[in-house]
Amino acid sequence: MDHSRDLPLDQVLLGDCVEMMQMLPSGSIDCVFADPPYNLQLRGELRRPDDSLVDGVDDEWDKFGDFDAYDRFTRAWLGEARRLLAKDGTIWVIGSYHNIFRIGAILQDLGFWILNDVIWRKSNPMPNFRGRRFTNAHETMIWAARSPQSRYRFNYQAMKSLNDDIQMRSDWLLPLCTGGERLRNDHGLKLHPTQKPEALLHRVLLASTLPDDVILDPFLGTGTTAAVARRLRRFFIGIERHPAYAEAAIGRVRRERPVPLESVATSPGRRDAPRIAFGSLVERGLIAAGTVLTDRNRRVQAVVTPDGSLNAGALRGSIHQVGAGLTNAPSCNGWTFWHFERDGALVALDVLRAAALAELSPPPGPRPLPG
Amino acid sequence: MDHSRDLPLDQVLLGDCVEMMQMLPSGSIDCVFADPPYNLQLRGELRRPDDSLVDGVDDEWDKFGDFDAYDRFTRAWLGEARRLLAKDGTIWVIGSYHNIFRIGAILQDLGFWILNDVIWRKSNPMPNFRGRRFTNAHETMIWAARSPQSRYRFNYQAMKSLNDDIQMRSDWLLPLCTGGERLRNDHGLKLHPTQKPEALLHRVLLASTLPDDVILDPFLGTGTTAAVARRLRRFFIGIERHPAYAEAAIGRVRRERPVPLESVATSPGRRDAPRIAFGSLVERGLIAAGTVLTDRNRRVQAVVTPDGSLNAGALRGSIHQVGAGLTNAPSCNGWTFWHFERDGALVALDVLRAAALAELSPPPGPRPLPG
DNA sequence: AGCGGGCTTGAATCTAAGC
DNA sequence: AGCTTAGATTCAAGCCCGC
Repeated sequence: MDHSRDLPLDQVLLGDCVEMMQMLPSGSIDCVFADPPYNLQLRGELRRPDDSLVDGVDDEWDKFGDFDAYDRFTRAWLGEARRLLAKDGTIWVIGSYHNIFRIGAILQDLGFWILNDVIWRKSNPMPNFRGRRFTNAHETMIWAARSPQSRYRFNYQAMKSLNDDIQMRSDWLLPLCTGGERLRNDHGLKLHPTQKPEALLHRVLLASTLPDDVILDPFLGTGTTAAVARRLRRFFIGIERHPAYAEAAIGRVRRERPVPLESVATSPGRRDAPRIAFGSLVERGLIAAGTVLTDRNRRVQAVVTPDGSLNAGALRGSIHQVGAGLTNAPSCNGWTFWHFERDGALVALDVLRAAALAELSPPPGPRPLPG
Repeated sequence: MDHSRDLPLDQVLLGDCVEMMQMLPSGSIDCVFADPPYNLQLRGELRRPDDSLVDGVDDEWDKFGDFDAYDRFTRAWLGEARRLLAKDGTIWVIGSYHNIFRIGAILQDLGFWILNDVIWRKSNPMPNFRGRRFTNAHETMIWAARSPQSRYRFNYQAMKSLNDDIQMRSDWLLPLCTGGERLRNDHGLKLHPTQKPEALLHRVLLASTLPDDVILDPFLGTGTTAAVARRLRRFFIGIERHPAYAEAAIGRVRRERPVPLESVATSPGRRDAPRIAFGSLVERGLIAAGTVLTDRNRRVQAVVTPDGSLNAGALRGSIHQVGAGLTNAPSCNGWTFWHFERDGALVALDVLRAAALAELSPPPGPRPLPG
């Protein structure tokens, strides 16, 4: 389904996020990132958290009226977001203890399927000045698929590479947005109270989207999502009701340069590689029929047949089936299980497959930039 | 208000938690710690890459029909818990993304006032075997006061002492409950699928309660809350519906020895607080509160307190300060000065510190991002 | 919708073997 | 005997995908 003609790609829409979302076609968005306002002031205006004011604001919270209004607001925008998401799309929502529990419960009620809650641990949080609580040193992100049936995107290998080749955990240590990255007005004051660090969005988009995916941010603010999306060669659609924020976001995106095309292809997982049939290796002479295969410890063995199946006594079948059968395992990856002898050493079939793959698709050289 | 005559102090009540709570008088509890069923909704078996089977939580007590049934259950027990709490009481609830958002929203709906969400970062979580999500490496605790008007207890200085004299943050790094602390049946299998580490309860109770406070755990399980409460000279009331769990908890509490009376008083809020990480050793059970320390020649001695300071007659302070005070020295390295007896021999604190460091080696920090 | 190819694991504790 | 090391085991898990 290609919606690109109907979509305002790489644009910032000025206005209310629910009204704007209602104008977009269903199923057209691959990923939503949302940093919703967490508090409703008395006049119905939405405010973002400003840590230095939290204590003062808390005391005036009318819990029943405000919770109810906040829930209605949350159901409205999350419902629209779900309509816009493609079948396999995912959503990220960030919040603090003031609002994240209500958001999580409503996500579940609407049929979203939570995949992880991810903790952004701030390396430089604001201290608790009054010494009455623990230092509030984190925010919570919820990552959810549109439904339990969604075959969502997760770039496992890219995340692992980002983390010293160890699985990425659900707690991320990142500094607050400060210094040159922080947008400021003419008086040197921060333009937006809760500007998110680009590193956070970098990791979010790298984990759960592909180049050319369409990412929607219904509360764009000063455009961190848009800037990082453009940098990583994803499309974005931003919605922001505050003209000054929207203007800042537009300028920020305009200054952003996409990274070279060949560098956005993040570490491909083995799942993404084209499938090679073992039989094709026999066919192409990379391994001869009659070759004796063994496991790593030479405990079991089997013989390669001309059609690419294996023979082991009464057992006959694929490299996976025979491996599983001989080890009484429910399943077996024959590519890594079976070995053959070359120059006196045992070599895994996977080595042959890698060679075959390289032959099929040589690594791409640098490609020209469009436009 | 003294309810102690009406209360089943230091007892384990066998039965449904809501029914049991209904029998207790209003306003009689200082602190609730609750580890309710998580409503995990596992969809099938999970195998490791080596085909071994993961032993998940498939117990009947974790089965609920749908979110609505779980919400009704949650409102019932949280409502009773709120009735039992004293005006200034607080509650801790621990959960994962499967249930914690519903619990947080219901806490707010019932009028509780959230003070912090605290992240238990697991130093040794189970990996994500299929590589389809981030490693689920944390659980979330919500700490809330009975109402916005509660003048709740927070032992700021004790928490600071536990954390190298820096404000305690909202993310806590602690290992899972394993090894000798884990209760096992005759076959060596874990007695309870979700036994919490004592270090977690140590920090919770030290942060938010005083000696002689009454702590209620409506889902006692195998009694971690009860054991740590007794050790720290708090009273507990435990409720557990599963007879085998309750029995294990009772035996466990019976084996528990309260620390010496003079050592449970937490650090007074002094400006020159001890500069130590020694407190974390106490918290994690590497050295017990109440342990008598001596110098190498057994000339002086002091007692370990739960927050990691030492008591020696009128002297009280860090391991360094008390060592210096007792020897009339201007300064003293408490790590090498103080010893305790193990297997008849004197062992320096420094030995413990090395062990603790190895155990708590944190995951790698953020690396510079590519591009 | 079922079948089967084939992709997927970190930290800590404990035991047994080796030196 | 005492120390080191390799291997086995375990931990609240809503853990695959395409033909």
